[in-house]
Amino acid sequence: MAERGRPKGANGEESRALLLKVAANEFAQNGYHNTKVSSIVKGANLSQPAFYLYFKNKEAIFEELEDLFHLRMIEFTKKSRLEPNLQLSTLKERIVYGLQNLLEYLAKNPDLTRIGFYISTRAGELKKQLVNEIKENLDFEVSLGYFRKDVDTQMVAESLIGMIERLTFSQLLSKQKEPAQIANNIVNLLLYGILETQLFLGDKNEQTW
Amino acid sequence: MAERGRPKGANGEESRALLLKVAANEFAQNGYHNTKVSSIVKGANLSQPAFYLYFKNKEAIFEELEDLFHLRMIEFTKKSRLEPNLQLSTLKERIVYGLQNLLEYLAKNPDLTRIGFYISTRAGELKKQLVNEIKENLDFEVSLGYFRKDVDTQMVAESLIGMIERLTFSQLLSKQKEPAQIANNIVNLLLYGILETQLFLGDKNEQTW
Amino acid sequence: MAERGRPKGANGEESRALLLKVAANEFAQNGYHNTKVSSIVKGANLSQPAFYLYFKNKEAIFEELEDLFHLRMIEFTKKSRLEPNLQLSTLKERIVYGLQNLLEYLAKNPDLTRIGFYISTRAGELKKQLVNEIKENLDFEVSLGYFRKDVDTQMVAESLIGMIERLTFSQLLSKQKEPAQIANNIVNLLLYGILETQLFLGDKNEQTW
Amino acid sequence: MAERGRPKGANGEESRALLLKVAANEFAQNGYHNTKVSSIVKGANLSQPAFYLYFKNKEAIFEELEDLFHLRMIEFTKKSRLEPNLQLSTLKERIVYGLQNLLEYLAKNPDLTRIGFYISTRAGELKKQLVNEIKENLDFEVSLGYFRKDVDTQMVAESLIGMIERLTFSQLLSKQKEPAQIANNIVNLLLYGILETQLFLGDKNEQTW
DNA sequence: AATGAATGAGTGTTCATTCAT
DNA sequence: CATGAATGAACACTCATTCAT
Repeated sequence: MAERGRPKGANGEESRALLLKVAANEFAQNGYHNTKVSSIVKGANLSQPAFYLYFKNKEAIFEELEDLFHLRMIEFTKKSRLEPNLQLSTLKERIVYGLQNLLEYLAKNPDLTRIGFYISTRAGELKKQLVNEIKENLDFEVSLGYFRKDVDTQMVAESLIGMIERLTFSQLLSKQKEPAQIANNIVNLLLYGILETQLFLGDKNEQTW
Repeated sequence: MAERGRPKGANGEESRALLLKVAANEFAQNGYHNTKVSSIVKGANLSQPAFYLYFKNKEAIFEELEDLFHLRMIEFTKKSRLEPNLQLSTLKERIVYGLQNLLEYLAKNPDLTRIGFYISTRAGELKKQLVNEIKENLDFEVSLGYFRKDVDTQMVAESLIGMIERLTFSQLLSKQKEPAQIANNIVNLLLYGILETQLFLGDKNEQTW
Repeated sequence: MAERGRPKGANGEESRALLLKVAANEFAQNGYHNTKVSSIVKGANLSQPAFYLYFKNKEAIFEELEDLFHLRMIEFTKKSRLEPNLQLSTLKERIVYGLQNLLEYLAKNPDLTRIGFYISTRAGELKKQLVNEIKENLDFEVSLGYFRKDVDTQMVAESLIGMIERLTFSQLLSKQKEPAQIANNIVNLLLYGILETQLFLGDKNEQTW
Repeated sequence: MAERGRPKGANGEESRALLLKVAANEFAQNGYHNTKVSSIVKGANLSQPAFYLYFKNKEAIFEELEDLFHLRMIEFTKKSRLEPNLQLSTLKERIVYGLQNLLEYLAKNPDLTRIGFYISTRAGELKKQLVNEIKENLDFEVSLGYFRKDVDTQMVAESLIGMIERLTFSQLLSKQKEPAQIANNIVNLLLYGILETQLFLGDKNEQTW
């Protein structure tokens, strides 16, 4: 008899998970206020009271989704710090690798991503944390001699987050580009800039950050 | 004594402008749904029906603010295309100049900026337009030989918008840095990247975008 | 054209007063929980939002009614303290007078009375206050030589409140007896007791309170 | 080891009794509407369906508690009728005895008392019955010559119930006074009144109930 | 004897919007 | 130009009660 014939969610955990999934989708699509509890439960084939069996209220389920994303993001960022004694080729590889991992997670969890990056009122807070984490990594990596000593690591970290955010939305979630491509592009841009090398070589002393 | 005898906002245009100003602030602070018509009119010392004298509904006043920002942004972007025959130093100057102008506008209109960049549901659409505009500029500029031919101008344009957006929020609106500083930072990063030059020179053939 | 033709409550104060009146009746009849905001507004020919124009919420309108009664009761009690140098006949008259006044107020405000005495969760608190007030009056009056020195004034005060409460409900609000009658009965009982005088006279030393 | 292997309340009667006990407490503390079936079963360590194994619904368990109290009260009142040929001292003793018994029961069953006297919507009905019973007793006792023929026995009965009710709540259940004390106080007040005897003797013809 | 899971029916409250003046 | 008064339409949330096991 397996699953069929069983009341929809005889297993409470399943119902809960389903609600979370549906809610993530609705929130991602319509935002917090335009997502009604009634439509979440409808999507999960449950009644309204069932919702309150598993979540204190509408805010609570949203926060649970926020937190989930939050935690993952922090994890990814922590893992991205570079080790000493890398060569340029490995260095790039390593950076791309970390970034690609992150982007792959985002691509696999588009709803959560949209919520965590754009819809959550705590998105700003999250990004600030990510920036801080990245800045520390960068400071360390500058000290390792990987990057110029004259860069403002705070600004670079902010820029990186801005790029990730934007490209995630416009290229990744819309499936225009693969995580690997995006990661490569970001890293190349960040490492080398876009200036035509000839101009650069003939004029490089000029830059003052 | 100008106003003598006349009720507070007897001048319709004044009332309208005041409503717009208050609304911008409320929307920027609290978002669309958490901004109530009742609180807008309270902030403008008017009654609720007065609101509907000047705006069709809540959506309309929001859209008016959105559009205002939208138009300015497009303008700024159009003005930023580079002319031919620039030297590196001038080139940078020119880019920084355009960017700084834009950032100065954003800094002067923080509410509008927040609305247009973060709160408007059409923010995505706006950014897409800006990206397109910038991409076209870049393509042109690449053809002028200013930038590498191997860069993906779409990605660069997206990245630039992402950086602007992020730094606007975290550095500009929070008054951590001046428009000029931010513009300089962005341009340097974009033009030169962050790679330690030694590594770069010894390894430059490797890059494949 | 006067009142007719005017939208139901063009005068806000009227609407508010009407709501209070209807609410008092509903609360008195059905208790707090069985009184729905919907039925209050129906009784006042208003819509539900109108209710919230005048009262913060259901609790607030109930508390306003509670407080109204509360204040009146305290007033009546304060006014009932006896002056010195009264003769028995005047003494009784005076006590009856105060009590009758109180009962007349209760009779004229049956809804408020039911709310304040039986429905309010703060009824206990109110009665305690009234008891205290009465006890102090009694202590003073005992010192004037009006009443026996061996009575426990606290107990008498409690008893008096108990009698008033009970007779209000069973005789006054049900219109079985007039305020004057009830006041007289209470006073006689309280002053003289019910014991057959013969027994009393022949045995009066026995009492030990 | 009695309970070994058996689920918590394997004995149905025990579960039922427990539910009744918990319910009595909750109802007494919070009233009917603020007592939730969910909190009753929680207090009894049972599930919600278990509740409906023993009681038809929430109303039924409440009524059962009401009835329990109701019956006891009627019993006590019936037993309190006085026999003929008592002397004053014995008379008082007898009255006090009956009253004390009643109060002792109330003191031992505070939850039931609160429910039956204050919370039950049938409290009014019960009190009316008690009053009737007492009035009949009084009529009989007046005919025996114990009490004045000019007292309104209905009013006295109502007053007595009012006093019992009030003192039960304020002195007995709050453990300020013992049943015996309260009984004595009530009886003394009822029999002799509070008037200073000198005034009384010099003026006693005046009373007209 | 007992329960995990679920729901029908309601209820207070909010908000954008409008009518009559 | 302006408002006091009012409302339609929704929505989150609660609670007693029941089904299937």
